[in-house]
Amino acid sequence: MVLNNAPLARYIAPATKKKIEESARKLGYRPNAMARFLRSKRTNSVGVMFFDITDPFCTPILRGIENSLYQASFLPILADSHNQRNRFERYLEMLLDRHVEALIVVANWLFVDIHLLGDFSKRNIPAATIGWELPGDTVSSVMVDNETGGRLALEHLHKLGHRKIAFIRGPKTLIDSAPRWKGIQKFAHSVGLEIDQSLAMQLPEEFNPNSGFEGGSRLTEELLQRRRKFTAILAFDDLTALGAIRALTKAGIKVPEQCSVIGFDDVAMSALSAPSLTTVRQPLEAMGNLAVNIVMEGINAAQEKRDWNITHHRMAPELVIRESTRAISFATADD
Amino acid sequence: MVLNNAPLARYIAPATKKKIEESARKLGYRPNAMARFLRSKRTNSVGVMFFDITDPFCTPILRGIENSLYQASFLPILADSHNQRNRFERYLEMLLDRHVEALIVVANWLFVDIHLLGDFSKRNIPAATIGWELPGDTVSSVMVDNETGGRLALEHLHKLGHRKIAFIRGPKTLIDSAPRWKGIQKFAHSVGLEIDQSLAMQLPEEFNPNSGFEGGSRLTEELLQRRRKFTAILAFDDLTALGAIRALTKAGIKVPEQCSVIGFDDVAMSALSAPSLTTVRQPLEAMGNLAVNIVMEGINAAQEKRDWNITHHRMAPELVIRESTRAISFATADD
DNA sequence: TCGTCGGATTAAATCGTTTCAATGAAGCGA
DNA sequence: TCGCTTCATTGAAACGATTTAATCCGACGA
Repeated sequence: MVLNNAPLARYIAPATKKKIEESARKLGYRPNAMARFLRSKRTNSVGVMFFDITDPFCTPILRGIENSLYQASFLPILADSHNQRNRFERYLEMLLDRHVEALIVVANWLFVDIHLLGDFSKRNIPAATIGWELPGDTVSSVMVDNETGGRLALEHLHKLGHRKIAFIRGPKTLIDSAPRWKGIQKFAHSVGLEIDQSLAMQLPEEFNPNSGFEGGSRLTEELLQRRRKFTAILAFDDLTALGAIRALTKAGIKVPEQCSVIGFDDVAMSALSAPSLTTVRQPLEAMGNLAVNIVMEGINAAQEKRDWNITHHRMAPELVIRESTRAISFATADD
Repeated sequence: MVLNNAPLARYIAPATKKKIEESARKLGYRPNAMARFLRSKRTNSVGVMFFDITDPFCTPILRGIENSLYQASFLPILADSHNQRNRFERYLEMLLDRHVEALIVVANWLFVDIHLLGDFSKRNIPAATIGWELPGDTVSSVMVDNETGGRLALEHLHKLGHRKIAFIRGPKTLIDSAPRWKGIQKFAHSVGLEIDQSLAMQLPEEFNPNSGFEGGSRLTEELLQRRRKFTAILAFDDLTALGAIRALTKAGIKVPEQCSVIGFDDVAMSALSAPSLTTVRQPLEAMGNLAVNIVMEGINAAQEKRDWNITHHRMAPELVIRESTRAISFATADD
C-alpha cells in the first residue's frame, strides 16, 4: 500500500511509511509486474503495429509514440505485419493475449478491415490508427490533412511560375492518394490552371518501401519519352520524388534548374538528398504523440468508468522549401 | 495440459484431446498470458533497447530482430534510450520488472558500462549487444568486422586508381572508428600508399543521427579550403559520405566525375541518393537475426539447465559498388 | 474503569494458470 | 472376484501482488 501510494496508505503513519520505503530500498525489492497485473488488470503496455517498419515513414511516428508512452510509464510492444494480413492477425492475437491496454496501428492502406479489429473493440480496448482511417466510428484515427497538403504542393509550384506540371499520383488503394489529388484539382481549378492528363501518371499497387522510388523513376522516364513539355513534377511522396529526380538526372536534366520536383511526407532522407527535397511535411512525430494521447484518454476513461469518444484528427501539413524547386526559367525540361 | 501439449498430456486419450481442443475453440478460450507467466516464469518477450531509433542504422536491425523473434513466438518490448544514460537506466528497470527473458542492446558507443547491465547478468538473463562490444566476457555481442570493412573501402578506391585520398574518420568514442582506421592503415601500408595526415579529418563527438551529415559536409568544406589535391573521400559512414557529397556538389565538384566518395553501413537512403552511394555494407538485418539466435540459445539453455557460452561475433562486411565512385580521371577535385 | 480512536498486525480471498497427488472408474486377464 | 492397467476426475498448492476485513494494542478522555 505504501509503495504504490494506494488510497488506504493515507491512514499509515509517516514514520512507518519511511521505514517501509527504507527496507524496500535496502532489500532491493521490485514488484513483479506480472503478478501485479494479474490482480490489477493493468499491464502498462500498448501494442504498436506497423505495416512495415522499414518504411522511412514509420520511424518518426515510432519515435513519437515511444516518447509519449515513456512519459506515461508505458512500454510499447512492437509488431510489424510486413504488409501481410495473416501476420497482422497473428500479432493481434498475441497482443490480445498479453492484455495490452491499447492498440496503435500505423497503416497506410486498406487491408485492415473492421473485422480484424473487432476483438479489440469488443473488449473495449482503446485503439487508434495513424495514417489511415477505418470507416465507421469504431476506431479513432490520426491523419494528415491530405487535401490541404495537395493544395500546398501545387500552390508552391504555381507561385514559382510553373504551369506545365507533371503529376505522379499514388496507388489507388492507398488512402492518401485520392484526397491529395482532390486538393490538387481544387487548387488548379481555383487559379484556372489546366491539368494535362497526359502528364498525370499513377503509381502501381505495390507495397514495399522502395517501390515508390522505382515507380517514380520509371514513370518519369516514361514521361520523358512522351516528349511533352513540363517544368515541374509533383510526386505522390518523397520516395517517388527521389526516384523522379534520379530519372531526370540520368536524362541529363538538372534539378531544380531545368525541372522542379516536390514530394510529400518529409521523411528523414529528404533533407539529406542532393538536391535536398522540397516537400509537404507530415508532422509524423506529433501524430505519434497524438495517437498515444488518444488511447491514453481511453484508458483513463475506462479506468474511471467514464465514457469516451472516438475521434478523428486531421493534422495540418507544412510546406518545407528546400533545393529541389525553383522559379521557372526559360530552359525547360524538354528544350 | 492438452492445449499446451504438456508432457503429461501423453497419457490422455486422443479422443479426449480432440474434445478438449474442440470446446476450447468453441468457447473462444484464450489463456491469460500474465497468469501463465506467474506460474511458468516465461514471458515470451525480450527487451530491445536502441540508442536512437531514428538513426537509419537501427531500422534494418530492428527488422531482423523482429523477424527472428516472430519465428519464435516472442514479442519485442521496445525501448529507446535517446542516447541518454538515465533514460537507458529507467528503461532497463522497466524491462527487468516485466521479466523479459532476454535483452538485446543496439548501441554504437560507450556509455553503456558493465555496471548498467549488471542486474541482467546477476539474474542470469541472456543479453546480446549489436554494434558494440562490452569489455570482458559478460555479454555476447554482434559486430561487423570493421577492420576488414576499412580495408575493403580503401582497397576499392585504390583499385580505381585513387592515390590522393581524403579521410573523414569517426568520432573517437565510437567503437567502430579505431578498427576501421586500422584496416585502412594496414591496407595502405601493404600497398605502399601514403596517407596524407593533412587530408585526414575527424568527426566531433556528437550523438544525434544527423550530426554525421552536418559533420561530413563541414569537414569537406574545410578540406576544400585547404586547397590540397584529393580525388576521393573515404567517409566514416554513409551519412558522413552524403554530407561530403553535398559539400562537393555545392563547391561545384562533380561526384563521381571529379571526386569519388565511399561510405560505410549501407543504410536505406544510400541506394536512393543521387548519385547513389558506393559503400561497405553491414549486414544489419542478419545481425539482428543473429542477436536473437544468441539470446534464444541462452534462454533455451537456461530452460534445460544447461550452461551456455558468451560469444562474440564478427560479421563480414560487403563492398557495394554504386555510382559515387569511379576510376580516377585527370580532372581532379582541385584542378 | 470503560469506551474510543489512531494505527499496526494478521488472516484470507482473489486474479488465471500450471503441476502434482490422490482418487475413481471402467476394462481385462488370471 | 481380485488385481492391474488405462484413463478421467477432483482437490489443492503455488506463483506474487492487491484488497478487504478482522483483530489487536496502547493511549487518552470521560
